[in-house]
Amino acid sequence: MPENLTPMIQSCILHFGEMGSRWGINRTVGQMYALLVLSKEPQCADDITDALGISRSNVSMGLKELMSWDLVKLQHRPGERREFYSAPGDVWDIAKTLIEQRRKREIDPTLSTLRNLLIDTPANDAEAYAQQRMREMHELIELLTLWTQEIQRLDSAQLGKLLKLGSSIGKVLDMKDRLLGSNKKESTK
Amino acid sequence: MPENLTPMIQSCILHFGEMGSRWGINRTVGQMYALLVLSKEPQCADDITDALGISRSNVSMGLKELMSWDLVKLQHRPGERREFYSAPGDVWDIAKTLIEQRRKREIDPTLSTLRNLLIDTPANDAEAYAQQRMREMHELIELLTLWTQEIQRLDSAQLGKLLKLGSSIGKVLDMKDRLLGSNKKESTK
DNA sequence: CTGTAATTTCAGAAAATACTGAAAATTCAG
DNA sequence: CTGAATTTTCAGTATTTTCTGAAATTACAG
Repeated sequence: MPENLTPMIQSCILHFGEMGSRWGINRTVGQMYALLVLSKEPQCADDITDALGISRSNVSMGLKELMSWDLVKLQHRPGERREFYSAPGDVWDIAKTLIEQRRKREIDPTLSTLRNLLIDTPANDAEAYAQQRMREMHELIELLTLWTQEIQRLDSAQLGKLLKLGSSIGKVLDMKDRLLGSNKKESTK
Repeated sequence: MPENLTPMIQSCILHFGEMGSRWGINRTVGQMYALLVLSKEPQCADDITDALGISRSNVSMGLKELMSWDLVKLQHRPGERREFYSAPGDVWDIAKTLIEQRRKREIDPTLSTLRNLLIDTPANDAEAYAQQRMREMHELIELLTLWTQEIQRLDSAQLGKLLKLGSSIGKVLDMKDRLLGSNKKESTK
């Protein structure tokens, strides 16, 4: 990356490139996205090429990937041939998209695979045990997914307030404890 | 995988191998762990070698990796040279470990990188903007981390009850809404 | 101790992934 | 339409990651 970026911005981009590569997103795509997030102005493909010092075609493929994740917005400028790309202005929107996409691509297929494997009657002890574990996994993944879906409903304003509440996050979960304590009321509904 | 496993168990192992590779865990390590999770009896290295049809040395490295993630328990049998490996019996324990380790390895370093980059005063407009985004990222990641830490406090029994509550998960978050609506009470505490 | 059963290490091979440049395709101002 | 500006595609190359077999190390039953 032999380029025009300030060291501060460069460090951040490098870090997220690294992180991306640990999460199944390739390094360069991670860097590209970090660049877009940190840039006020929408960037065109050549801007990215210059900033990161990678080939034009690589940028093209990376943008395609980011589009497929629905992580970038595309802007036409009147009387301009080029397209400009930008990331959502709100980091929570970005996170929600990431969670959502990740769910579609990994969680849903996993749940469906597990369900399919749970249909058959076990042929022996080993299978019976394995199925039990699969059932537990399915249950757990479904539960965690439900939770994150609830949280995803929040808009960033609500999330902001929640943040201000600080440690009273614990309070919210205390409520839950109360629910857990006497959950009889639920069944009468 | 030309081996002794039943098709059902094999499918599950293959699926989690695939998933692992999308999450920065290599395919074989993912398969190895799936095998351990699905097996009632602890397995020795050669069992794994046979079941997955990979080299003994690969198994050794994979187990080392799984140990470093603290995902496997090791058992000595009296009068036996070999070691036997197993996964925790409770899937929620497994998930908690995964979350925990992931946090240590990726989230914490990211937060610390961001904090470091936020110390310096911005040299120009671009940096000022970038820092603002970094601040938002830091805030969001910290918030989400706090939440997951709260959830991690639950033991599997509590989680089980929570699951039984089904859709009333939404209720818990309604509580939160009430908090958000009038959070004046908080400040008087 | 000793010998053997087991594990770990590691250099190099194999496989998978990422990247590039050149060529093809697309888009739109004129 | 035309053609210049821009983007996309893709075959080949480079890089990274994973896997293996052989050798070195370790652990312990006897």
